[in-house]
Amino acid sequence: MSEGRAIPEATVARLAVYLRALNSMVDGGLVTVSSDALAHAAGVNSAKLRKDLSYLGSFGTRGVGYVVEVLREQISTCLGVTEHRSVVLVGVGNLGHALAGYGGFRSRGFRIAGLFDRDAAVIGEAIAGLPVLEMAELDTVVRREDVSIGVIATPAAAAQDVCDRLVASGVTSILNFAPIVLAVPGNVDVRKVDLAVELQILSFHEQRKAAGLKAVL
Amino acid sequence: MSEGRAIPEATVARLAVYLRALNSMVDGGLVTVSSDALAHAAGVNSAKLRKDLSYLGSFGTRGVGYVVEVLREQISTCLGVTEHRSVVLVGVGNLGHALAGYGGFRSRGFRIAGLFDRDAAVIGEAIAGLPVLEMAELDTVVRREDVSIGVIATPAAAAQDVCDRLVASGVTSILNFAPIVLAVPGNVDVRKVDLAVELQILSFHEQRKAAGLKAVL
DNA sequence: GCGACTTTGTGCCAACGTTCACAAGCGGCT
DNA sequence: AGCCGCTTGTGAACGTTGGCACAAAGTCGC
Repeated sequence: MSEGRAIPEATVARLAVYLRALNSMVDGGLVTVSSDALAHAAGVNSAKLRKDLSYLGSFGTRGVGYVVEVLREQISTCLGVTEHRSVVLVGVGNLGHALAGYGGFRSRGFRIAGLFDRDAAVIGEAIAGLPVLEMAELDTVVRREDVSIGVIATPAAAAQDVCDRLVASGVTSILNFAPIVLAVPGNVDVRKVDLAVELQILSFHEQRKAAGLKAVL
Repeated sequence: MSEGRAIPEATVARLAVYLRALNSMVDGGLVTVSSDALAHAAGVNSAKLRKDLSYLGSFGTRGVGYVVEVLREQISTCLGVTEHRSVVLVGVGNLGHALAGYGGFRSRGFRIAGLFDRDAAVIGEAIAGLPVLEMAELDTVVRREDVSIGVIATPAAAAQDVCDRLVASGVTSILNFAPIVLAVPGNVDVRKVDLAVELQILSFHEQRKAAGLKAVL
């Protein structure tokens, strides 16, 4: 039951949510927590939570629950965010600007090692205390700061090119906000966030609700 | 095989991606497309794509493929984005500002019916041509413009309160960017986007890659 | 009109994820 | 010490999702 067991993808996504809840419990001074309480805070079923945690090992005490601090440590280790991990952000338009200023990254284990943009007009400008660098420096920064994660917040047209540069510099994980499907080598992980897609999914459910109303008549 | 068949959640998420690809094909002047080509553009398996489309009906022509325009129309109808759907956005801080200025919403079937914030300092300010309104006007706008979707881009502390107000005004779908789990009635859909969670998932995979390297030694 | 070729639509099965239900284990109370 | 109540950890059933492989159905060339 040690780290040898493979952890399902769905579980990993939830571990991050548990960690968030645990952090606010530490702030609140809570010492122990039951699976039921934590599950409620994370918005999941308690059985699912226990099964998720069981992939990491057995840290709970039957009859009592989990020690918040211990659990937080375990999940942080599993996710690899015990020390700050460095990321680079490419594209400081509307969205990139917001991301650069988002405090949640630092507080949850990430450090922005560099901001980059292609547009000469914004290079040198400081955002949240960080200067925007030109693309030519990307490679240097990635290697010097040992960056493994890149965030793409450019328009769709530039995204694949930026992606290729990131990969060439040694980045092996990419978070993509541009609305296109990126082509990457097999060893590189990509996660995408498409805001319009999220809205369209909600729209679909609205559509269903409306149809359901008619069916009831 | 008509609209009576229930469409899996996973399929709905991909339909939005197909729609995006189809839109750029229309722009490119493409008339027909095979499942293989569209699947490639959307980054999925062609069998999966065909199965997804089969939930909507049989619009393809064997030996030829799909008529781009027809398919686009069908998916749009299914997702309920044939006409522009109205949304309200609450919270015009860093992220809300970026979202308000994001052109992808309008181009993919959404119209921002109103921007709202609690902070008196930003009320009245115009963002992307829209004025920021005070929270007291939320209810009026939602009802007048028949808004069914709300976007929450406030800090975590304010999110639940904003959510309650949205629900009270009649919003039945919420896209939540605040890092907390929202409590809502059963008839309300919530989708959450947590940027730090996305990074933590990538971090986990980086962790695994690093561990894998050691194991190879 | 007919045959060869192409591509769709789908039945089937394997893999994955979720939920239930309960035995095992621990703390506290008497 | 022994019992009781509480909570974990997990085996087993169930539902969902993914992917192969192939029959059905159409086009194109002759």
